Amino acid sequence: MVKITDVARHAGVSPSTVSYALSGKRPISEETRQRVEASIRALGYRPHAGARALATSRSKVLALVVPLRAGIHVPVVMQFAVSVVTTARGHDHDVLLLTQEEGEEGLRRVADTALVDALIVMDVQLADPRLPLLRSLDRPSVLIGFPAEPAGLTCIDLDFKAAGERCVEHLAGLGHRVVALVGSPPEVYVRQTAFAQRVVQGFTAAADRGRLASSVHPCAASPAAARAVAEQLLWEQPALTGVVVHNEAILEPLIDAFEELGLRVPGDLSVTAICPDELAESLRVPVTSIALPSGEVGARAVELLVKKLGGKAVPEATLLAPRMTERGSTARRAVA
Amino acid sequence: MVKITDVARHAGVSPSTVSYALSGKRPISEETRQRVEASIRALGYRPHAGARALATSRSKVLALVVPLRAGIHVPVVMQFAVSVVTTARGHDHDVLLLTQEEGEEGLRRVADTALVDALIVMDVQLADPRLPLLRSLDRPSVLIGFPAEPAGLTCIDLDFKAAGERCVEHLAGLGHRVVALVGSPPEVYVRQTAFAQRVVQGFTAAADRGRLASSVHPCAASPAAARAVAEQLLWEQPALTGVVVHNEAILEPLIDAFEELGLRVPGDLSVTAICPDELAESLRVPVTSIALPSGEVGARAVELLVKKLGGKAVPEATLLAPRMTERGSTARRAVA
DNA sequence: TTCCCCCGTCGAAGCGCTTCGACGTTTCTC
DNA sequence: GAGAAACGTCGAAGCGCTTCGACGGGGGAA
Repeated sequence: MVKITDVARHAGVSPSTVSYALSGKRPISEETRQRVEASIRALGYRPHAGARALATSRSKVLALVVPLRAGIHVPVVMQFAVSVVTTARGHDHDVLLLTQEEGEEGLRRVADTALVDALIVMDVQLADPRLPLLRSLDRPSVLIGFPAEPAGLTCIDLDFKAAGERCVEHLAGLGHRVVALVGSPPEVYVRQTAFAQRVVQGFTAAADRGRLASSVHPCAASPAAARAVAEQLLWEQPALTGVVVHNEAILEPLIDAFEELGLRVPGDLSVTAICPDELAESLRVPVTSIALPSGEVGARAVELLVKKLGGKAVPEATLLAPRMTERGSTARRAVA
Repeated sequence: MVKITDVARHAGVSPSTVSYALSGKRPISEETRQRVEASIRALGYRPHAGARALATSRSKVLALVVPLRAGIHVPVVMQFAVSVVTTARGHDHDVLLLTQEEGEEGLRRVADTALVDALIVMDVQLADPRLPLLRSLDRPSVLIGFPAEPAGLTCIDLDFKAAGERCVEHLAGLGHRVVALVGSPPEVYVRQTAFAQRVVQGFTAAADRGRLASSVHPCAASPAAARAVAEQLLWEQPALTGVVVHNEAILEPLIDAFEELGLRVPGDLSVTAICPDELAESLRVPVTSIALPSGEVGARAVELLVKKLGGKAVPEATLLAPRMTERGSTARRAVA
């Protein structure tokens, strides 16, 4: 292994000069710098990460904790991870991958051993057991999603409330007067993340504001459940013409069910969703949707973290404004 | 930060004794060890990863390079990554996540800076540009998949040739005499990984051996392409009763197409696939399939790497035997 | 009893890097 | 033209850990 003293000898300077030439933390004459750089290239020198981490107490590594729990939409997680890695590299950092499974002990371990400088935690629960730990850690962190008590933590996510509102407003703008929200599986509403509730809040608020008739239906992640909800909706709200779907797994089966029940999309029924763009695009009937911008969230999370590492203040809460893409699944209400 | 000297002072011993008590590399009296461990707990001591890496020239971190290329089945990659992380943790290692995008420079960087001790490279191409680099690196690596010239490298993958054979034998055993392979998109066969070719080899060899009539059809990853292949098959091989599918994206559309063309699965047509179990299970018609055992491959890859790091010799090639799970999509050939 | 060896522990060196203080040399500033 | 300030470089210390050699004490072999 070639080390800094080798470079120094080769270039005829002291090791500290090499270090300064590299970091630019002190002025070095142009000529010396050139010579040092030439030696570095000639010898193929790379600073030893561990030594540097020891001397600077900065590892230039970020931890990323990914969820494993069933019901998580895998492509979203992957896209998120890739964008975190890419953005981190752009800021000269690497990414250590941890699984949820490791739990609090895992977080404490990588933080306390100084393996990582900072942490990104996905899939945050309302009352996440990791919150006190994250608050007490001496390294900064960013949470994806909002817990019930976000004070003292940096959180980022799509503004799900606004997303719910936006969907209703879109439908209202097309003349729809009776709408329904088909949401996440029931258990999500009780135990999990806050985003499901926020969608409901936004949906309901916007419907009330616009004086639309509305209803909310949790729905399990199976085609059968989708079918059941479709039938129930037709029975309970015969005048229904607009549906908002916030449940990746049943988006397609639900549309199929509606069509089998004789409702054309978007002819008889307009459908909008909150889901990844790729999903909305890939369906038989491309769906007008609010994007789940996992890539952007990942990039922004890294940027927040890097700022914190740089000693700058960052907002505690970052809500990404929803962006809607119109596709073929919504239309102006047919006047009967 | 609490360091080893703090523990030493607290326990009334020297730092080296603490180190030996922890590593067990020299005998330490039971009583002293107890005292040291008590101090460690009392102070919450964690060895500094960078310092340890510097002293031992071992970071206890593995690099995992994940593919980004389109056409990769994302859940498979994710499952693989999770199993790598889990297994690595079981061997007291962590995992650094790199994207294909970083290329050779990225590999060189993490290896030469001693950020990682070893590398796992997924999605290996037949003539992968990273091969010479991996051979020259001073750290061990394991490739997922087999390049054209695997000599000097450690590779692991499902035995795709055996998988192709196994599918044919299964169909032959059920009395089928005319079979077809619907494979990966055409471009895969020219530029990409070797596994596609190996399936073809196994399929063809087994068909010839069993004197079955057979044909091979690459197929693009779109429902339309699936439909086209289905029609073509019926036209060209009217006596066709057995199909092997090696293409995740079109498995479902292809079955749909067959049924729309009047062929019941498995009544008129038996279908087997080489794909992840979750996919095979989740279809409307659960498909008899050879599993793509990404979890197992990941775990085995880590174990190979750990062995190499321990100085033990490992086989250059590891081929995982195919495992078939029978589901509802194959049946004995109806005797007309 | 003597010698040797092993056990248990300590002190010091060293891993490769950064950074602080110091010092000679220029370059301004008034 | 003298003092101050800035420049460019060096040497040494230190980051926290492991490990090598050394050493005193106790037990076994002779």
